[in-house]
Amino acid sequence: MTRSEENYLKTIFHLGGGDAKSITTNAIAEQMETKPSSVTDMAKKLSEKGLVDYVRYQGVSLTDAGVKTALSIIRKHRLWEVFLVKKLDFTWDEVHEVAEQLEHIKSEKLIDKIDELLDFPKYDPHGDPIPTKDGKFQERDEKLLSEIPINSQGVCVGVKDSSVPFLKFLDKNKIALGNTIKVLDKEDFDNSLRIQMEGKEMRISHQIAANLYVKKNN
Amino acid sequence: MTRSEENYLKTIFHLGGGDAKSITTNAIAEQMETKPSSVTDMAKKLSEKGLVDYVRYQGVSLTDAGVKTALSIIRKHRLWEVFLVKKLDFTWDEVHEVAEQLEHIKSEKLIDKIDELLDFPKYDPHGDPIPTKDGKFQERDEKLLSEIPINSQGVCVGVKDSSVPFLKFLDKNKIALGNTIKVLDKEDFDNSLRIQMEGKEMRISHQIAANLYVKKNN
DNA sequence: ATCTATTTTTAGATTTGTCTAAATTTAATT
DNA sequence: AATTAAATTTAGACAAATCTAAAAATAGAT
Repeated sequence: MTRSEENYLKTIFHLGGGDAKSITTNAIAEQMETKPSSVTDMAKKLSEKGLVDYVRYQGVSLTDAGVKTALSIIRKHRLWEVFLVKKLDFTWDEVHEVAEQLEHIKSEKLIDKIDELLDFPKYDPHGDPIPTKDGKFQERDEKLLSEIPINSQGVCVGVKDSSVPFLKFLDKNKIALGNTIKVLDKEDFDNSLRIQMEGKEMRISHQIAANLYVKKNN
Repeated sequence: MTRSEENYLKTIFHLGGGDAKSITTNAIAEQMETKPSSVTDMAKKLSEKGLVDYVRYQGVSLTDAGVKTALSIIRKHRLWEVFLVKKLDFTWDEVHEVAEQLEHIKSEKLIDKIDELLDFPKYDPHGDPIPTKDGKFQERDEKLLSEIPINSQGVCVGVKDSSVPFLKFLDKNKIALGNTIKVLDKEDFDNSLRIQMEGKEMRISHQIAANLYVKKNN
């Protein structure tokens, strides 16, 4: 399994190709910042290997073997992210790039030991669930902050957008996983929210609220 | 800097090419289990980049820039080895293969944090010195166990041969770094040694003694 | 149902790192 | 100094992963 093959499988999974849904070569190319023709080539190769189902002009979806491989890479990625944050004091906007490299290290023992060192975490620093060794995947049932009603509150458990600018914004505004956030008011005009977090009141835009997952507790 | 380029620089360094000594393409090919013609190709490429001096039919040696790069890779390799042993309970015969992969991870912050996490170790699990961040390299001044006189003793600080079979042998016979070993007697016939280690007496072959470094303390 | 715009694939080229086989250079021997 | 053996390089090929440009298929609109 080459690094490139692994990256394709991971991307297809993230685009939803694990649920037998067909993902277009264009969508994959865009996500990976490559050309559709390159995706076609790789689709054939992965199909040969039994990791994807590929029908010309229709797109690709992951086979069971493909899902399994994708999950093992995602598992490694997310465990390394936890390691970087918890053991090496990386901030959550710094971890992705390094984890993209570490996820390709081939050693089952290594990742199992990292898992153990971290005490078998269930979520990565962005709140995304970490698949288990046997590929079980705990889906997130949380809601976006923008979707919970006024006067309800929840604990911040993850982000939808994990781009560096967004994470830096959260850092700067002291919005962190684990914080309790209460929605005080919504502004009809621009859908911005007035919230209370850790005792302080603040106003955040709809764009922010639509990218923050919370677990409701009232 | 590609992974392959890094591996060549590392190999050339280990073969002595850091001391302006010319290393033959054959020697490099043998060490890397590749063909001399492949080495020639890479020699040209690294020469273009100013990392080696290459004279046709004469061999290659590292430039200052080449030494610097080689040392940074060796530094990463050895720090990861320490990490695997100290933090993840790998045995010293298991670490090499994984460290060969980890040494190519590109993140200065990552390796500096690993260094810090390990409290800035000076030696790796085989007793090899770890270059500092600025490329300073503490040469080992220890002697081989086979070369110290009868009735002198020393602390085991490293191995010359770090192959898996040898390391497994040491593990099995409870010969570990830090043990104090005293040479009681030498057998003229086969150069085998009678030694005392951690209270117990045992006999070891010349081949073993010639691959164990000790720091004399009398 | 046909036409057109978009998507997707094919064909051929490129880069990196490798190989084999042939040619060349060096070194060793007489 | 000539010859031979060994080491080294060159030339040409190949596989992986990518690209561009042209061809083919699909989907949407009338």
